[in-house]
Amino acid sequence: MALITKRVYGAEDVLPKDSYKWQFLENLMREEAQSFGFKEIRTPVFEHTELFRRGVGDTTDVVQKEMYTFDTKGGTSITLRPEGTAGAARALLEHALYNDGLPVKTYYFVSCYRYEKKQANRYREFHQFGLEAYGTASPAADAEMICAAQSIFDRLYIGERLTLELNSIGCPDCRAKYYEALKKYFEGYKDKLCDTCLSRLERNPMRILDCKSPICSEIAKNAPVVLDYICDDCREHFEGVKRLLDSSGVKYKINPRIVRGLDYYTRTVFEFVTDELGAQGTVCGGGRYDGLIEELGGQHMPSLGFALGMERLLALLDASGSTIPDFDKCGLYIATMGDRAQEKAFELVKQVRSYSVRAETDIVGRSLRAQMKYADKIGAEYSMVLGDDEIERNKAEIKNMTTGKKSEISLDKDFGEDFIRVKIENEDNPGACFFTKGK
RNA sequence: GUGGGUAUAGCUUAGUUGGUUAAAGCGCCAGUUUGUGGCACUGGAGACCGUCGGUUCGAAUCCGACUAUCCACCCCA
Repeated sequence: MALITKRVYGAEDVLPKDSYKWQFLENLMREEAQSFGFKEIRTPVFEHTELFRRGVGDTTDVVQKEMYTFDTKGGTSITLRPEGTAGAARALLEHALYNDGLPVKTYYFVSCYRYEKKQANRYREFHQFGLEAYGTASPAADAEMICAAQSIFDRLYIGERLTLELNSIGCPDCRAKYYEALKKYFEGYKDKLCDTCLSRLERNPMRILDCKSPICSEIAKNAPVVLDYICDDCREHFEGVKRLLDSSGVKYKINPRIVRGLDYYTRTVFEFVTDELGAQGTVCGGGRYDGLIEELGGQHMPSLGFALGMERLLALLDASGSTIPDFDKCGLYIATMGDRAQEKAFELVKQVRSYSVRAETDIVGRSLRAQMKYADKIGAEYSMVLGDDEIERNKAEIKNMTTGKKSEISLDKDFGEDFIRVKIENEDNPGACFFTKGK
């Protein structure tokens, strides 16, 4: 296929037939975030490269090999955001949002870019919804964050299909001790570990725990567990998080192997995972990043958040067989015969549209029969035929396309209002407006 | 970056051991006597069989390379 009609590798189009699904999810998430007191923040797709190097971490795969980085004509290095947190944190500092009172609670929808090999449910351009809270060290904030995510999944009836995996990786102090213990342990198996794990041994030994190689994971089974190395404060914090989750009825599974791939995480880390999406089972991931703001040059400001993958969530909803309501349904289609009718139809659809109801009339010049076929094809709830007779009488019949029932309606100034009234009175399938769960 | 699979209309596919104008279903467009959709019927548009090269009298079919795509490793949302 010619290059100009081929999308870039790893990028996806959202087609007209599917866009309502995104809109539905976005609306639901906005409502949910706002009900928890979060406000939207919108930041640029690109940032100075240095922001991600410092924020996400120089040793991470994301920074080392997955960033879309380029120089501007002026010579500054710019990077397309690989995640949403760094930009939000930057904006918090740049605009001193913390002066408006703490905590600062934000949510975002972002497109992210990572130069990776494409795979099922992993793309080079992907979309995240995220929540962030800055300026609170309390375990209550961790619990609230997790509750917010859970709440979104529950509203979509997929709470049961996802497992919340929870861990604490401690503060930098406990982590240093843990790293030592890990290194000591894995050094005993130096001759057996895979090559990547050998390099991890120096850089980031925790990542070995994640290794999928059978040999490494076998060795890792008996490796020291981070939870045995965290300090009293971190332990107490973790207990506090669990206590609040318990009392909120949020189920979780402690998984000491969850380590997260971004350097900024401290203490609480969590993932919502599923086994229904192939190899990319993490739908939502997050945790606490108490050191991030300082790392970016701000004051000490304990913070936390999560990011939720929109493509993966959509894929999971598809897999679960849920139906998302399509609010784009056509309320009224007016079939016309002749120029006078067309003029009148333009006037009438305008009135209906003023009630935010979709109304259409012929713009192709089709025969009456073909117009009716079209009305049927687009799923119009009502149709109306407009010709010289109707215009003479100033009255027409609107037909319910599902039941076939016809009602008379006058074509005067109140047409829009009258139509809405008839539509509501005859509403026989209100269920179509609601999200329905799958299997 | 490393593996493996797959490439035929918009979509899903058929195409027999290489043999004339590449087939079907769905979808799309039009029509089935002048003013009413779904069903049915008729017709139409739409494919240089991923690309380039090779073998052959002859290639969608065999071989090679390239490209695209899917899946997995890795990583993560």
